[in-house]
Amino acid sequence: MREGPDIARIASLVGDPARANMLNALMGGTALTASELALEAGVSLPTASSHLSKLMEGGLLTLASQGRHRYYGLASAQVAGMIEAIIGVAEAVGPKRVRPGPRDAAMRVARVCYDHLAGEQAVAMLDRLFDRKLLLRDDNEIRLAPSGALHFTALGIDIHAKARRPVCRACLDWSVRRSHLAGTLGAAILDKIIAEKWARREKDSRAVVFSPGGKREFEKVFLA
Amino acid sequence: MREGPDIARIASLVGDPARANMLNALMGGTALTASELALEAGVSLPTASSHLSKLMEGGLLTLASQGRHRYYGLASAQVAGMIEAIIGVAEAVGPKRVRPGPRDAAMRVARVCYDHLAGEQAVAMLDRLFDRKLLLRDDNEIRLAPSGALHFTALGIDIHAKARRPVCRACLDWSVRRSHLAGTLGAAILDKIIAEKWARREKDSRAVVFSPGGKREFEKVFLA
DNA sequence: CGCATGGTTCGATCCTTATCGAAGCATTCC
DNA sequence: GGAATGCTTCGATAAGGATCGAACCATGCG
Repeated sequence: MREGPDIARIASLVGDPARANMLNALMGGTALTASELALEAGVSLPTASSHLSKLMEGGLLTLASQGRHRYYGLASAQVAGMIEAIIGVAEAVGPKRVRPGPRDAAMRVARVCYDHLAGEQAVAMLDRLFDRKLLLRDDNEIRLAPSGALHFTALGIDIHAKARRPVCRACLDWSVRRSHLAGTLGAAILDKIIAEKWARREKDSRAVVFSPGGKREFEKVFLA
Repeated sequence: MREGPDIARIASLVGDPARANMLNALMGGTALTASELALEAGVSLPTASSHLSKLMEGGLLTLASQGRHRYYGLASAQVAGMIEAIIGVAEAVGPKRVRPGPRDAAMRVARVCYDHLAGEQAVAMLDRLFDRKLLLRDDNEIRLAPSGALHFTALGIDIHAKARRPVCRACLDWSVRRSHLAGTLGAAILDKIIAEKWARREKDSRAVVFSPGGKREFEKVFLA
């Protein structure tokens, strides 16, 4: 009998297979409708609806109504980070597959985490941004350096925060076990990578695969 | 119906109130016996035993048998990190207490996370260690710089890894949302803080409170 | 206005799992 | 060896919650 935040409540929300599949699907970053999520989870529509209302009540999802469509998405990058952490443990503990399939390898290199890039490339990128002093680790957060602001606007990335969401935020990477860049800037960079066609998203997966030329471009801009 | 790591399995292990309380208690870093954990969780001994075997089977705990005592502890810093992440979401989502109690404030400043220090002090410390180039963010991990090895041995901290456990590792802080230092070095630093009596552990809590003099000493050594 | 589509609510069923008392092992102490 | 302690297993009970079909709301289209 303890006080404190109700961690069992949150964990049990993720602890149901149907809900876990839904959350996993939403880690791709795109909001999905109830029927899509039902399909993803392998349950009937009423069942999915019930799960979704529980996830909403638990504060893990946000809902955007557009006409007769209702799009569900992860509530925050923090929730995404938690799910990444759980995935990490499940990976470590689970049946160590003898040979990680090609898709897994691709996921380790680069993948989508909610709305930003994760994986080795993303971690390396954050390191370089620190090295180049475009970002600064401030006391409580990652901050954009003045030179960084110039740099990113020159790249056509709008770094003016619109909502209350922070521009930069650290997000722990489950494969590398170090932080990569989240926040609006992280999201904007992923947008650019896709828009420039440096990489494309693997269908029905979170993996992001760079084209040979795209990889060179990306590395020139962000890993130089 | 998806492939991949069984995240629901892991989350559902944490999702039971009794088990969550046990894990929470183990976040203090000290291994506990089944009866202590039963008390902590508010369940009978048989019930606790059943939960513990499930947590063991799930790979979340380790067991050390000593005579007729059996000590349960968290399996890894990764598991501790996952629990921190869940706590973070539960905090954010939960009933925002109008006024965070004094103990909560103390927890935010400094607390034990598994076997190392967490909280604002810990995050600030890691930042300074990077700034002073005692630690280096390598591609895939935090590494000890040559100067750092000298520095820590001079402080009487043994940084020679004994087990397979890494010397340095990042662990995401739920209150600050940035990484602090885990691994054997993180554990050794916490040991030193306690051994030097710079701080003491709050009873029945994860909070770590520095004495005025101890705080000065700590800051002189690690935040200079 | 009526119909089709996307989604939620209701009610009943079924299964999982948490729980505890009692009994059973194992280890240590006398 | 016997008694005591720490813990686990067994068996029975009970409660929670996941599931689906059917009925019910809401939005958009013709």
